[in-house]
Amino acid sequence: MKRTTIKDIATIAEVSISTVSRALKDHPDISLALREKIHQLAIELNYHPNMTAVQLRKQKSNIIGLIIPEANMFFFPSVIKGISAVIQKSNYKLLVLQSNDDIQQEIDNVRICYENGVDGLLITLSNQTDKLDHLQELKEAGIPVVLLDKVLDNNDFDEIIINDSKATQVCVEYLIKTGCRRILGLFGNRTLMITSKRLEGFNELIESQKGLDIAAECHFVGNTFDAWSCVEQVYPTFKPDGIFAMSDEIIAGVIPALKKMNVAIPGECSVIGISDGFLPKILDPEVSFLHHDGLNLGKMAAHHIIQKLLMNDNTNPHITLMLSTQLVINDSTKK
Amino acid sequence: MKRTTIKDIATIAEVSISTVSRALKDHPDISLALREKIHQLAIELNYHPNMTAVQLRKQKSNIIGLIIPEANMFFFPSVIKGISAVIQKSNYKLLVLQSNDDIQQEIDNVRICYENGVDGLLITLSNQTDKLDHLQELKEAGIPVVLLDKVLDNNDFDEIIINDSKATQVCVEYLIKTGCRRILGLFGNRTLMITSKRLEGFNELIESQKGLDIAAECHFVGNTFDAWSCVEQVYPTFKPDGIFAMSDEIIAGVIPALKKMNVAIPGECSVIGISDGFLPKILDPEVSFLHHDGLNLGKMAAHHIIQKLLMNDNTNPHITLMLSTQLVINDSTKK
DNA sequence: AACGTTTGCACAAACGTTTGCGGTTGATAA
DNA sequence: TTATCAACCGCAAACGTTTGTGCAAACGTT
Repeated sequence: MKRTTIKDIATIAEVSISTVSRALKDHPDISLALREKIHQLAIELNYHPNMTAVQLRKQKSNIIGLIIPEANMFFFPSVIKGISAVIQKSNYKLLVLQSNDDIQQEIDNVRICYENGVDGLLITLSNQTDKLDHLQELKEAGIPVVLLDKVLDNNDFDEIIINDSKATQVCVEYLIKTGCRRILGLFGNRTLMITSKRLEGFNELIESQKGLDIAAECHFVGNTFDAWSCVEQVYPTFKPDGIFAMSDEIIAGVIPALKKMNVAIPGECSVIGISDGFLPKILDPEVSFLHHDGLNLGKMAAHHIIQKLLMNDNTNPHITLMLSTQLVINDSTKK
Repeated sequence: MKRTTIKDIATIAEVSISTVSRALKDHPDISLALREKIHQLAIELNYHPNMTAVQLRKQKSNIIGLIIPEANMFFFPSVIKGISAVIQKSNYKLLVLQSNDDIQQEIDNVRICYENGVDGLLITLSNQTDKLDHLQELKEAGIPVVLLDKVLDNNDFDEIIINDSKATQVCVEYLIKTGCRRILGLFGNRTLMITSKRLEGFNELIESQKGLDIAAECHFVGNTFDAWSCVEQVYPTFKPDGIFAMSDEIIAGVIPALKKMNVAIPGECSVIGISDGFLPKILDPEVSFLHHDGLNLGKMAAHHIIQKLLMNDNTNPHITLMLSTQLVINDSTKK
């Protein structure tokens, strides 16, 4: 069963193809009567435009590419939700690709986006990414690229991030303010800019409080269960009285680990982290966190790139949008 | 900066367009020397095929559509991951759309898929969907559609599901076997087939055990926090000694609610659910669950539809693939 | 030497749209 | 009556590919 084309309508209505095309988009050149007749016909024949042909002709796809490391439980679902919410109100579509934190897959995905003619690209870099050469091609082709959350220092692409260093400092500062003196910092993959920024913030803050004689230790873990076993290993020897976890994924490992060891939270050890906000609520005790709002990030990203597409401004120097964050204090820290 | 086309290569190499096209795919009609020269040229000019044009010409897109209710934290990330894993090894791409459990958005999304010429569609129906008319169009156009997890009774489309009724019975049976006699069942949106099947299983099992004088009560909740407040409301009056939660989303509400009320798990009340497997691990106590493996579901779905696309078999009567499940007993239930 | 076969490439149509331009009406103004 | 001008519609090119067919030259066979 072939789908009906504009040509089919044309033959039936006994007008030309171009007339049908114009009629369907209510071009004033076509008489009202004919316009209505053709609209009617289109409905009867169940006509739907072939977007592939439209894309080819118009040289734009109305597709926005989204490349993320992994659609894991944390953060990215919120981000996708935010992007989708905005995009669905426009006439853009979202092409979602996963790099699985693999640089080659990321490069492949960028190529796929390019070949399929995306009008714009949103990308959260993989762990392994340390340069942006693969994005230059898009830039040269006039396709706007916006970096999300996990970025690299650069002067070419807009980015939407939080102040990672500051966010970390706010958390650790709170730990110290509530009496913690032996602080364990748990971070993700250390090659990531997001990790190094947060680590930087961590170290700076510890440094700035040297007067208080604070002991600090940092570890880098790959996922929830890495974090879990790291805590099991480190806790008995280092005996921290405060733990900072830089992400939901890590928080999800820290709490169970401490509880398995019967460590009282926050009695013996406080826990604080950077989080999207859902996980802390369902853990026991409820975890204090700095709210890094994925939903909002997604919305901003979508708005920003749609804006750029409308403006067609790919010439400006790059912009960094810094999301605001908020500290939420719950029961996993002292008051 | 315009992207280089096959035509550009042709002019430079001083051959025809068709020759370039054939050379690039190593057609034997073209001499080896010329093939190599053109390949070389393609690399130098940084040529990438315009898939839009390819799609139009070949009348296929190599795009598989995926429509899900919501990319929330639970289950769907696993499903997407599974699908992606398989699809990335093929030369298909995934167009992900969200219906947000809204029938109109679902219909729109199906239309978007159709207009963009997806070769196949994977869809998990929304809460509100009660007929499949919007999918018929695809079927008539020869586009294979596979229903995932949340389905409707039908004879037209392949489906990949678990035995929902049986899964529920296994859970509830375990509760009863370990001594529970007052059982609270928590379910999702009741209009959903997946809910009614699980509810059906629940009721049948309770019925079959009438000799044991079991009290049962069912409630329907929309999300995690609904489940939470439902438990807070129902527990004091009904005083269940066993709770069955039909999804991760609900489990995530049940455990915190019970703990806030200082109910001992499983001492005073056992908890069991149907889960993707991650959440139970990070909760305290670790929750017993029937493993409904989203990753595997995704992989199977992708394999199945790719298979269908290769076979081009859209004529067969529909197939139901039933995933196997496994009961995992942890600390939230008695032994 | 005459024929058939292979090799290696070009031509042109087609996929379904959009859109600049040109052409045909009929009405209005000069 | 003729020039002017809307109003309304058709022609054809273009977007970047793929692919059936045609055709010349080179080769092999008697």
